[in-house]
Amino acid sequence: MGSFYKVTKGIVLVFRSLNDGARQIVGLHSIGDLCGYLEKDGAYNFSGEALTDVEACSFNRRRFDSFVARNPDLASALADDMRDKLKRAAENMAVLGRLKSPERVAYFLLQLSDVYSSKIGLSDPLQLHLTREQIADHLGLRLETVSRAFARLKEERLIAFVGGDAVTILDRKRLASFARLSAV
Amino acid sequence: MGSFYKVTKGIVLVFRSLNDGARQIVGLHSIGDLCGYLEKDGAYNFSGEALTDVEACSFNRRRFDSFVARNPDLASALADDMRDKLKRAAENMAVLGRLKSPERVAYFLLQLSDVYSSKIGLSDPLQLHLTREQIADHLGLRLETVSRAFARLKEERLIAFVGGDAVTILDRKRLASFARLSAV
DNA sequence: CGGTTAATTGATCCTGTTCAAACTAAGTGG
DNA sequence: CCACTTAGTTTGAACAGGATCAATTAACCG
Repeated sequence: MGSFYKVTKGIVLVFRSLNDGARQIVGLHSIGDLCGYLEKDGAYNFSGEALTDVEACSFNRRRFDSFVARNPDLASALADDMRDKLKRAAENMAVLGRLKSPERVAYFLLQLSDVYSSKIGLSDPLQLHLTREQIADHLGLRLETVSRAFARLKEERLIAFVGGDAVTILDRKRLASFARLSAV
Repeated sequence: MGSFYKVTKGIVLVFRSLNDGARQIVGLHSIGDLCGYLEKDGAYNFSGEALTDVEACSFNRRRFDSFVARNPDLASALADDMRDKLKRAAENMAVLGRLKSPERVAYFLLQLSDVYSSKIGLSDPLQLHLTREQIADHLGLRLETVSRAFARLKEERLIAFVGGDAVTILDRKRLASFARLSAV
C-alpha cells in the first residue's frame, strides 16, 4: 500500500472478486493509467492481471501526494483522469444493467478499440488479448454467451474475425447504434 | 456547466439515460455530496432527480477550481471523495454483473442504510423514498422483480416492512452474507 | 366514497446459464 | 512427421431466472 503504479507498456485488467470466486472486471488499464492509486483504508480494493507483457513505474504514495500538493496543475490533471474513470464506470453500469448480450459485446469492442487507438495507436485488426472468459467476466456474462454474441455480430456483418485473436469492425457506426449507448 | 452543486439537505438520485429512454441509476447523492462536479467536455454526463426535498449550494466551477489549487488540503479531500465514489461505482458493477435479484436488493438496502446513517443519522425504520421502479432502475431489474425480491427477503425473515415506505433490517449480518459482496 | 398511483401476484415467454460434447490451434515428445 | 496433449472456442439441449403482459390489491387523497 505504500506505492502505486503507472503503466508504461501493455494492458492490465483490473477486477474485483466476490466471496465465492466469481469476479467482475472493472476496467482495462493501459499506458498512462494508474493502478492502485485509488485505494483507501490501507488495502487495495482491486486486483490486477497483466494481459500482455507489462511495464510499470512505481511511485511512493506519500511522496507523490506531497508533490501533487505543490503542483496544482498535476492535481487538476489527476482530477481530470478520475473524472474520466468515473464517467466510464457509470457507463459500464448502464451496460451491465441494461444491455443484452450482443449489445454488451458490441460496446466492449468499441471501448477496446477506443483504448487501443488512444493509448497504443492503430487498431484495425483489433487484437483482443482477452479470452472469452475474461470478456465474460467484464460484461457480466458467461463465456458461452460471449461466444454466441460474437457469432451474432459476425452474422450481422458488423465484425469479422482475423486469425485467432483479432477482429475487424466492419461498420463502426452501425455497431455503435447496435450498442444502444451513445457514448464511446 | 458553469456551476456545480453541493447537497445540503435531502437525497438526489443520479442517473444516465440510454438512447431509448431506459435509464440506469448511477448513485444516490446525499448531504455533502457534489452534483455536477465530475463533468467534462462542456456537458453534464448525468441527470439528477430529487427524492426528497433538497437544498443545495451552488458553486462557480472556475472560481472553485482556482480556490482548490490554492488549498492542497481541500484538493486531497476532494480526491478522497472521488476515490470513494469510484470504489462504490466498481462495487456496483459487481452487483449488476454478478448478483441475482434478491441479492441485489439486499445489497441495495445495506447501501441505503449506510448512506442514511452516515449522512442523516439513524435509519432504523429505513425510509426508502424510492419507488419500486426507481429501485429497479438502480439495480438493473424491473419493478415486478424488485417486488418479488422484497417478498423473498421478507419471507426469509431478513427484513420486515414498516408502514408503506419503510423497512427494518432484521438481521444485518445475514443480509450482508446474503448479498455476496463483502463490503458495504 | 370514488379515483389515482404504486405494489403485488400470476402466467407466459425469452434470454442467458448450465452441462456436455465436439472442434480448433498450438505445442510436445516419440 | 505424426500421434497426443492442452487450452480455448464453438455448438447443442435442457433449464432457470427475469422480463413482459395482464389482472388484482393496497394506499393515498381530494
